[in-house]
Amino acid sequence: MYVRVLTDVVGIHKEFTYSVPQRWQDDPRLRVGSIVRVTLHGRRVRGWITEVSVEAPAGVEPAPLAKLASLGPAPELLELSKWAAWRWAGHRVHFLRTASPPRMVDALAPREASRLVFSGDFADLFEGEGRTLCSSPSNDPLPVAIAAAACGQALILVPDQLRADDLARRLCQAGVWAVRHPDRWAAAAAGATVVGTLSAAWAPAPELAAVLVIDEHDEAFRSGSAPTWSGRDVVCERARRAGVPCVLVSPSPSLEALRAAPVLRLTGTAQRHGWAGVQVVDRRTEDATRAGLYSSELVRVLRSGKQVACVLNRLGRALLLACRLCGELAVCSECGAAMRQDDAGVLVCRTGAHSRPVICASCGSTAMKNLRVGIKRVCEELEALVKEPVGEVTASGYQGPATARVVVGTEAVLHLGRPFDVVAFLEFDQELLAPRFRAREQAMALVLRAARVVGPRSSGGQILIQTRLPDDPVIQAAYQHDPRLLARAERDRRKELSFPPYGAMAAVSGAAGDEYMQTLGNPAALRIAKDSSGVYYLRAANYEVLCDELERVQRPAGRLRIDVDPIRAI
DNA sequence: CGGACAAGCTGA
DNA sequence: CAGCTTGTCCGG
Repeated sequence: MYVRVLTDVVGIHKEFTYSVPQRWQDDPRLRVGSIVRVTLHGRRVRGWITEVSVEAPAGVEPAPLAKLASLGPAPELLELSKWAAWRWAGHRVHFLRTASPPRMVDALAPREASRLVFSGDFADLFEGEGRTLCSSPSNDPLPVAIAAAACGQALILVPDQLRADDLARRLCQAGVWAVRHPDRWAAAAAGATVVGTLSAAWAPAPELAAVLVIDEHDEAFRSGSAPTWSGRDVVCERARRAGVPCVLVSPSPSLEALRAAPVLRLTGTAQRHGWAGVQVVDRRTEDATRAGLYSSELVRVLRSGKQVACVLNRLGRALLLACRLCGELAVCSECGAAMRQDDAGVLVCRTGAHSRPVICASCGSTAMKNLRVGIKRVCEELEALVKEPVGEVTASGYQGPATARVVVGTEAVLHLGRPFDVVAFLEFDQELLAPRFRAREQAMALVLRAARVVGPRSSGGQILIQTRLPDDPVIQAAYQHDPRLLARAERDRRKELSFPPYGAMAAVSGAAGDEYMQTLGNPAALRIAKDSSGVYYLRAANYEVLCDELERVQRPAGRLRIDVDPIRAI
């Protein structure tokens, strides 16, 4: 007997035929998806069986399988990996690794009965193809997760490990046979409900009955390294193929989610209830301009005795300039990105494409001041203001007393895992003006994280946002607790510019990028642009067109990164 | 991807 | 021309 094997070697797309030694011919692990070890070119490599009982190839006798190692991803996941390889222009091996158990699995785990008593809450979400639920920031995902598990085997994705552990534990307490992915692979393969982060999109689920993504807007669902797949998009496709409902939940659903399914909203009261109080400080006012980073509202909060986290993101090295007279930010009139002064003294926008002399667009003044201040200095200044030690969070970690009442840092302060009463964004405009088409969505995600950290307004949760752009849709949506304000503005802009989800985009970079683009040529269906750092941006009407074009091109040797639906795009 | 082998470069 | 580097090919 012979089997076809895909080797776990990036760069080999070909499958090979191996013979099955007599002792494994009746082994229950001998099936499509199982993990084997084979000899290839004199070395032992891992691989997946893609086909069993195939004909012997003409001529040479194939080598025998070296080992029948473990159960592996089911045939439908092998198929899904082919789709994902097309969709994110990567090798299917990357996906099959994620779909494989972390340790060898000889047999399925024993079944456990569900003791769930289901009250029926949220059952309507899981009708038909599912719904997109617009929730609120500190909404408990448990009731929706229970509704998912009431359908049968559910696949539940959450953005981080902590919440996955917590949700899995509470589902078990509610009587659901729920397991964390990937540590309980064999239980998932036996039909248990799965809770996990993005990699759980590839968990085994032979009896899949419902798919649920909590906080679907979160960037944690995107893989950082190429292929830059999205766990949310993978489970959406998986649900579609399996014909089961897919429910996406978020306090501020992405445009992708709003398009994916009919939208259901909590009642106005229930939705607003989960939000923190949002206070907007307009830094263009004369008072705030003089006070700089420390408006009187901020100082009041700092001295109130509450636990305060101050967020000061300095994205990249770009400076932010404001008019000395009226406080208006130097913003590019062409692309809306922040501008800085170049060596010649001219204002240049962050994309590098546009420039203008140093003149305030609002009052005509030629005096600008630099708004960039380092975290270290802010920490010292805050200590002077509150007259007590202030904790400092940077990429290198936490410094200062562990119990410091006031903490300052980059957005990492929102991941400390410690509660605060107030989150203050000292300088929110850098988020809004980042030269990326998803800047607003990312800024909103920060506000939502802050809202989770401080909890609902009813229990004292408060967010303070210092900005020179108080009318921005992100600020307005947060202030009014109405994500539709942001969605509407973004939808119009993205439609107009054919940005995702109203178009498809990919970024090509790396040393071999030029060669790749030469092979790709200039097809009519693609719009191609190159930015100042040499990254190519390809755009098409949809992913069918874009990914078909990318699939057509043979990858050249050398370093090449293809980022489909890039987050850091212009 | 990574080993094998071939072709190209350098120095005595 | 040995000894080493760099490039190309191909895998059962």
